[in-house]
Amino acid sequence: MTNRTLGELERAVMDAVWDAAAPVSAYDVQEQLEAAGRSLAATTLLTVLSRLEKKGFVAPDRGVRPYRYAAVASRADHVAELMHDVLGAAGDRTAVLERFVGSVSDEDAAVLRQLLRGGASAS
Amino acid sequence: MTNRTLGELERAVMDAVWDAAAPVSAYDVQEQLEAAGRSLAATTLLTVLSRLEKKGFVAPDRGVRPYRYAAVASRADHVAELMHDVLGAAGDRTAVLERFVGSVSDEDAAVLRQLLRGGASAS
DNA sequence: TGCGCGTTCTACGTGACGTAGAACTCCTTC
DNA sequence: GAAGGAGTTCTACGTCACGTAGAACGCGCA
Repeated sequence: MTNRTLGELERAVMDAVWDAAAPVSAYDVQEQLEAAGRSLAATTLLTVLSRLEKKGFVAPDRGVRPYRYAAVASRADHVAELMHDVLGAAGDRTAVLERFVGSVSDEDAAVLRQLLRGGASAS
Repeated sequence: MTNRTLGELERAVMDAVWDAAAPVSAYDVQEQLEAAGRSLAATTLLTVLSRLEKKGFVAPDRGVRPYRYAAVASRADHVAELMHDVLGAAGDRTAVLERFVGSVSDEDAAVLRQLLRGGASAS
């Protein structure tokens, strides 16, 4: 039901939603993509936004007429969740983390170290 | 071309391949799935294995006749790579790592700390 | 040299996704 | 209160990946 995967256009639309400071209408997204060299019918964006809503990625504000869609989770949250999904699908988490850490850049490793310094309890 | 995503059956087959100690034939996989309550024609597994080979997930040993397929990368490597892919698709890596670390279990956090203590291995 | 076992080819149904026209709804305006 | 129009939902179609498997083909052994 809650399909975690996004298609190519769906991802592009989510990027537009995430990049925007405030909730966006389908027309805003349309302009955004237009500027990026991709011309699409407004209905196409409406459809995609609807699907994204059904998937739980965005929520519309039906108060104003051209509905404004906002992302339910931040991009960072979404990506982090994806990482967890992937990790969870694995059998040996430790082995995976080993490989993962073993191949992150030095900067990422530094960031991780910093983040882990804080303390274990959190949630 | 190198499609990173796997379908449901493809994943099941990869699991069988990963779980096996030695390279497996399509018939081995068939038995495995049969035991798991999933009856499929041998050709189906052959097809799936072929697709997995085309995707670069497995490599067959054509020396013996019922070809034996072995995973190109370990499950841990694969999953770790997936995590990197996901992370790479994000804009703000730090923000993602923050969310990620903020929601891992205590055990995972401990594992990460341990792994990061060793020192950054060359990338 | 013919019979099988095993592999590749070919194919079809389904579902997701990109894409967009058609139909419908509801507010605004005269 | 009816007409018009902006905006949204419905419906639809093409494509592609995948699950699934029969048909055709090839090679080694009896």
